[in-house]
Amino acid sequence: MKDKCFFDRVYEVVRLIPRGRVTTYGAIARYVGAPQSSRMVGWAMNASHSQTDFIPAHRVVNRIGVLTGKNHFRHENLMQELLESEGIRIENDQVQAFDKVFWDPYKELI
DNA sequence: CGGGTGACTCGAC
DNA sequence: CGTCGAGCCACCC
Repeated sequence: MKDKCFFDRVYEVVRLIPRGRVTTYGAIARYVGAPQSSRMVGWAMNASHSQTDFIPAHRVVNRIGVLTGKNHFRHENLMQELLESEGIRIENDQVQAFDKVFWDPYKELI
């Protein structure tokens, strides 16, 4: 939908992330057609709390699997707790077995 | 209304 | 190896 800005598409993709999986800002940015705009994905997450729909922003990490955005949650540990409650192991803000839980929109969505 | 900024990423040096 | 800079676009002041 060209009416929708890149911003709105980010939300759509993030909502599609399956439980127990994570993806990266860059992967989302590339999928919505703005490979250099990974920053905007993070910005979208920052604004996600103002969206009526629930956005699983905790399932979005940076490209190496670090919870860079955890400081933006209401509680610092909330992001980690949510991920762990979905079966993802976190150690020192680093997602363990990141390549196994990584969810690539290009491969999972056709 | 113009400029600064950000939950990132990649390539140079 | 590590550090630095540029690019991207929506939002806030």
